Amino acid sequence: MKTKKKLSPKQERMLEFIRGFMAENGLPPTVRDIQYACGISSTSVVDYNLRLLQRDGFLRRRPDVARGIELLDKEGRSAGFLPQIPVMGYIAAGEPLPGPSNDGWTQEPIETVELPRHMADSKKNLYALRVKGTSMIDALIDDGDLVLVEPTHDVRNGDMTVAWLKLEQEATLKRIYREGSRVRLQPANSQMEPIYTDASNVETRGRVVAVLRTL
Amino acid sequence: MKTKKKLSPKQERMLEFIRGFMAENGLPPTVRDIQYACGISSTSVVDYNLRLLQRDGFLRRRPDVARGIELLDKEGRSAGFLPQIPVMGYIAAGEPLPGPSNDGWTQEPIETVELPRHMADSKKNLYALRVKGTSMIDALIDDGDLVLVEPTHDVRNGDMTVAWLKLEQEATLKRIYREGSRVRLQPANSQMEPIYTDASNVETRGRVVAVLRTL
DNA sequence: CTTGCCCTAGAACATAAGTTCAAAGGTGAA
DNA sequence: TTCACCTTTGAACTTATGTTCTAGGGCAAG
Repeated sequence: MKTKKKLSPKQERMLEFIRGFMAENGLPPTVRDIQYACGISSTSVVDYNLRLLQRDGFLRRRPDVARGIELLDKEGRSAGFLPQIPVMGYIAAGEPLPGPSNDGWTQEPIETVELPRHMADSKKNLYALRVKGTSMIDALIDDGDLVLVEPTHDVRNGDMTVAWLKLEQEATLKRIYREGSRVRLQPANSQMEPIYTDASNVETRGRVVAVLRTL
Repeated sequence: MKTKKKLSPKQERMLEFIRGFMAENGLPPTVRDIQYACGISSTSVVDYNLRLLQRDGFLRRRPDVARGIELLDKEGRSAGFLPQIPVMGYIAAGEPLPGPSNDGWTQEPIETVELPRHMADSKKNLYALRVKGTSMIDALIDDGDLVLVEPTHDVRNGDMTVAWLKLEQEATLKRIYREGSRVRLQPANSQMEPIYTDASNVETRGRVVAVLRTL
């Protein structure tokens, strides 16, 4: 997407500075920070141009709030801090691993990651699991990959799901297919056999919405 | 990693609030924001506990700066804003695509993404490309995935690289193998043939360091 | 009990930082 | 020129916000 509106050189410079300042300092600049950095003679000029930038949708200002500048991206969403996604543990993609408590991964996260905004969506309460094993290799998920999970019980046939086997007290990462009163948990690895079990024995803990891999 | 030091319930709550506030509002809270949110009776109590939290390495404070709180992660690094990584265009993982200018992807990014900090490393000047085609399918990279590229000429045999074919004026994503004066560009797809070309015709534009996929 | 230490109170203070105003300068259209 | 309209100035004003101070409460060790 191109620039949504032509800006004066001064406004370009201000935006550029604000972005840099936030990346460097972790908080928005003050009006006077902008003034000095951009060589502007008066705070009122900064205020004036901030007003214009706000009018044109590049940022939002909170009245009477120190450093109350919020940058907006092209879609008008806030470009501020990212949610920290907890990595709640390991998920067996090979043999099922004993899952922690009966209530999912309610304990301490083993680490946390920040996510690209287009993956995050703070409303969804995502969490992450690190994959052990290669049962999902044909779905392009490798051992060590991080899978992002949206906790929901509303999964459809074929969705990649975190499945909790009640009897076995184990969790596993598989594609799910409901077949009558039975459930088929299908690994994406041609060398592995699906797991069949009674529908009442399976609790879907979530659906995989993204994959991250560091080489 | 466990908690690096035991905190009072009040301090736990303060940290929790600060994190939430920053994620929600895009800037750090004021002392009084913390006071009201955590039901603390006096700003001086907040100040006192902030001092302790700083002493114990959970945050840093900038003196005399409004909202000058900076959260630190377990490694003591700033947990502030993330670098915006530009997505410079598409990379052919099937047939080579005509690459843009002769100087790599120097034009406008088609979009930008924010990255998990452990992937980012602001020093490395990373950029991203969106994958077209399925030539790297066996390397678990699918059509539509986002590959993170570290711009470097220092690539080793077998590295997944962004290769620029000078004669053809095309760029492609392949594993690279130098074989004498010749170079083999190997797709990770058993149904595709490698590309052989003279070493002088290949310029390595970078090395893939991470993969992101949204389902 | 007394002492020391950690924590809490409440207020006051100092200043960082957003906002406003009246006047003037620039510029292009009519 | 004259008239709009946008932009700049410099200063003053208001208040949001960090900081400091003094006093006191709670509690465990001695």
